[in-house]
Amino acid sequence: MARWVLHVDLDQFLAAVEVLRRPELAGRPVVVGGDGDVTKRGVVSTASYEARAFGVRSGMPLRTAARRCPDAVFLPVDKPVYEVASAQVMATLKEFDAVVEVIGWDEAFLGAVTDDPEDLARRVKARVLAATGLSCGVGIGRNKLQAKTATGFGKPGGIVRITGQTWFERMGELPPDALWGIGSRTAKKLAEMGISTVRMLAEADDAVLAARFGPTIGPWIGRTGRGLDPSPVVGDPHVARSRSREVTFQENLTDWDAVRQRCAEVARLVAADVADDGRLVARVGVKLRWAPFLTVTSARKLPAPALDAGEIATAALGVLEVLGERRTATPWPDGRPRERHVRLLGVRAEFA
DNA sequence: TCTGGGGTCCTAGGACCC
DNA sequence: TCTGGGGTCCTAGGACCC
Repeated sequence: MARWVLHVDLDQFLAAVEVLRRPELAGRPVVVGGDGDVTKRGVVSTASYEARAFGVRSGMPLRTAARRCPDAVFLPVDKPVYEVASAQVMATLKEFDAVVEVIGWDEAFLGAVTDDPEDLARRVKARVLAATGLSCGVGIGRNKLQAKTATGFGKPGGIVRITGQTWFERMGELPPDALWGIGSRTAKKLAEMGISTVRMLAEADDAVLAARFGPTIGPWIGRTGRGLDPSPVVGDPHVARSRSREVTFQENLTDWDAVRQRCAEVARLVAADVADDGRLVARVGVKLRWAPFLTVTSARKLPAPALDAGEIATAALGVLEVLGERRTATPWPDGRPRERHVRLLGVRAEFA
């Protein structure tokens, strides 16, 4: 018997849940995002495979998606419904003799001891489908990185195994940002160092990576290139570090008093979330996005951990003023000074 | 008519202390 | 007038993920 990691990933999760409750949508391009109004600011959360065929992708502005696929059905994000569906899936996974680590609405790792991980994967797929009507893919590996990577090669709905033996034949010639945890910024820096493939990254000197990316991230990037991942599958319930709310305004706010007022409102929403959690807040942060798209953040430790909504709102307003005072000092790309307008406002509470 | 919302973790640098 | 080394706490922001 050997230790294996399975990565379970639901196919087009949000779109699939919408099709489940509206079967007449099956086979049609479905796009879930924002409040479903393509004339408003918002992005695609999930596109069905039919919509993806038109070039619609997650993260794409809804307007762009509507241009690419005008006949798609555009639906608003209905969070409570997806949370229920997700909980059903995760409860189903926990029926298996495995450690289950939930990493999102539509993804989980299973740590299991078995001689036939493919058989386990087939049973997981079948039981999830029977219990929820949802289809999933399963990646198999000796660690979480290999399993997560494998899932990507089987989409949609496949079962793929990657181990140390097959890591380089699948990943070796791909660019580093094909790796989980390495994005475009890091890939660009790696390219500047002459590292343009996963294999080259795997062969890079840890000391060189540490000098460029820091003592923790540097060696971690190297390990990732080699397909190594010592992190265990953790079944404990996740304990949130923070709670936040943010809002993008349909029209930028031009009046600072209006910004203050919205900040107080958002802070009270966060305070209500935090009150549900029943945990004390140690720090309060504010995020501002100046138009056109420049994001700044600031945070402040509370004098003492608190739960009171008024205290959280007062702290948020204090932090907001710090950002506001910097507003005229924030240069524009063209160097011409003028008033900054506010596109987004967010408030975050960090737990003690 | 560009570019959501909710998270996590790490780094760098300054303040401050011994 | 010059100026060590280590440690901790704090803030701003970078990067990435779903």
